[in-house]
Amino acid sequence: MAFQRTGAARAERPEGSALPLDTILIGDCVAELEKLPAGSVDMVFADPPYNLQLQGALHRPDDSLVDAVTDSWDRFESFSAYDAFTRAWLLAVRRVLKPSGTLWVIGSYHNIFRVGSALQDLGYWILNDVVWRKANPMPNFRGRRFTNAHETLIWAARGADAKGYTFNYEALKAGNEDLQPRSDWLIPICSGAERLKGEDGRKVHPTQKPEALLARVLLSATKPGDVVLDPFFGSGTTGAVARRLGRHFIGVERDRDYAAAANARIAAVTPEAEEALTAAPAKRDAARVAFATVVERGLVAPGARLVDERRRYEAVVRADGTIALGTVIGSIHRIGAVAQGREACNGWTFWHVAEAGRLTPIDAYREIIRAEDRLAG
Amino acid sequence: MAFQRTGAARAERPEGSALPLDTILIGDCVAELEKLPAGSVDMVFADPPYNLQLQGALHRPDDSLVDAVTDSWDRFESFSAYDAFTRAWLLAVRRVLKPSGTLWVIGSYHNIFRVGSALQDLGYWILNDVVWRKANPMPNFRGRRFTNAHETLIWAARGADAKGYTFNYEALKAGNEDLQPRSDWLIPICSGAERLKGEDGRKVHPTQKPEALLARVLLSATKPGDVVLDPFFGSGTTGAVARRLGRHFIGVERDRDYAAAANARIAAVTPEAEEALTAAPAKRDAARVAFATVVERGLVAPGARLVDERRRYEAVVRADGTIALGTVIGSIHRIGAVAQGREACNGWTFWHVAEAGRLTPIDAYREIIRAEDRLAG
DNA sequence: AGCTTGCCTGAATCCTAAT
DNA sequence: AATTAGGATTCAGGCAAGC
Repeated sequence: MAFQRTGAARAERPEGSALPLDTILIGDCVAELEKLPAGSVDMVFADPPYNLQLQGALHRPDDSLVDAVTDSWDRFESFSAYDAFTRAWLLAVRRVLKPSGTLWVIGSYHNIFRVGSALQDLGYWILNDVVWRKANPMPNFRGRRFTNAHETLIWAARGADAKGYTFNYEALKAGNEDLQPRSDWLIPICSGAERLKGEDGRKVHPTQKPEALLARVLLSATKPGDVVLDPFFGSGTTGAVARRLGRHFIGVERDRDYAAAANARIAAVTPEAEEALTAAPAKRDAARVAFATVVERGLVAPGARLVDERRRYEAVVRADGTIALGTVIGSIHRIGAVAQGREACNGWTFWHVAEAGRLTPIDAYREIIRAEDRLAG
Repeated sequence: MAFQRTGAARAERPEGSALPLDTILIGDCVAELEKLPAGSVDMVFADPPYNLQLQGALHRPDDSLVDAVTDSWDRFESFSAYDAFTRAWLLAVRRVLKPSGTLWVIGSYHNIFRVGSALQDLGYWILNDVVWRKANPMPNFRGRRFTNAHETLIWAARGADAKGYTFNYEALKAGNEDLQPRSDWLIPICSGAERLKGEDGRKVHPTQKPEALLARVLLSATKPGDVVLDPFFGSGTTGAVARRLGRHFIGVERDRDYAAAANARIAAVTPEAEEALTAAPAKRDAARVAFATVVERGLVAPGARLVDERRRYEAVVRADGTIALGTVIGSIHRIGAVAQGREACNGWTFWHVAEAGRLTPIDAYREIIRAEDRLAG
């Protein structure tokens, strides 16, 4: 068994275990997993290829080229080839999981429906799907779709009858301002100093995941000393976070360059002090409210008249949250600017609803929306 | 064809159409859809049922370690029935969709992975998956999982080569603080006065969707007067919102009680005023203007000098509407690209006329031509 | 030092009418 | 049907350079 070993994590190695703890196994994940003992792993985190099926090149509006994921490991002949690949690794993972073990998989709409169906077919029991909302996603440059601002994780037990899986509910709740942890997580993408760069200054791996995401997963569904297996180890985020949080890891990676980078990265990690291993508080939402939401929720009706404080200008509210000044249509800010012949305008304070002889700034309705949404932050 | 008709929506019924507009068809959706003409519907919104057999499996006493093969085979049978049902309605829907039509489906982790896989298998092309984040979800009482705080929608075109689908990008952006719309939507669940109650005070339908959700869908992906089909009409949220927003609906529902409640609900809806609904003009829909026309009509004279904003490049206007950069001759776009060494360039915004010390983008002259042509009808 | 400005980049299934 | 060419299109954040 070819492997590279990283410095041992702090927690004790289980007595008599045949597991190659805190090690990256070089090779195909199905073949490597078959060498491991059955029922030996507490949790699996898997970030499989997404099968993006990209066609041509994509340019930003400034004509720069988007550095897309075109690596050979992400190319599959067909959906059925991808499905066969998926079933194979899901089966291998299910064998090495303890009866109480759980699986986490991450994916996008390109592959996650295939993965979810396959794991249901194989007898896994879904506990949750979790949405990773990206605070700073790549925009949609052509304006032809919604900005793809999230990825999906599936959390599943080995079977419908699985009992005793780990879920650190109390710690998560305490770390979330005493609110129950929700299935939607707001976390920034991996960038800046956290992003591994080669000597040439280019990213080591095209799809490195943020450590905050793995930390949330491990703190939610494992205990200190648990063994976490990652069959698509890549740049080793799972290993780095596991070591930091006092969990053991086992990685499997086909690419020796990725594995080498991951080993160096993990060796540089300083494990947290024992008492610090509690759930990190959830990041709060920026309380940005769109005027379309105010209309959508019925606080201001389509067709309503908006006026400025001195009633010099009048605009009509439209169903989609734009407003019209004569024939000119745009956002509350843009139309406020147009009305005054200015470059910019804060539409929230400029526009008012006139009712019962009183002017109500639309900003008041924004506050109501914020109150409604506060719990969801 | 058995149906119940609601008061006609405001928009005109297309001439010679065989479609039962603004009507609820009573019956099985596959059978009813097969009676409709192919390629006739602009959008489909589907809220299919979950697999109840699955939930039966959940409650089955199953404490002992069951033979894994038998267990998964049994589960496969129930998934298989759900998959067959899903393929049937997805196929029927695909037939009635226009080539440029799109499908929206909503579901939770119980069924959405099956639906997503099936629609990919049938040739649909996913445009986005969208997360409906619930501002006020049902709490998780036992504290054994994350609070299930979202549902997933899939937005798909009829095929990978489908063109011309409706996406009201400019309006959505203007209604969203001038930021492009994202794939995660925060909307409260349906409750309070909006929730339909029977005479006994109990809710009419167990999974009534909020009107705000449907409004977001219809405003994103349809135009006024479009035909929206809902094969699982239920309490009729799709119809109520379609009527309010000046879209036509066709509903299919097996349960006569649901259909009756939906009809009453829709009849009580007041359509929005026309002016609040008209499609906001998008730049990409504006009439094309040739630069030759600008020269022809004397707005820019042959021989005039064009420069970029920073006056790094200078080109000469020719009588035929081409421009010359040194010895290179071509369109305003081609020459703008050549000047910067880029693949592409929008010549309308890149090139300017310098006069009286001020730079005027030639786009301004295009606007004048458009205004002239509008007056001429 | 501290602030402003500009540049770069991120799992992307990202155009369409006219010829 | 396939090709050509017009011309429309981006947000947050990290970091370096400039002032």
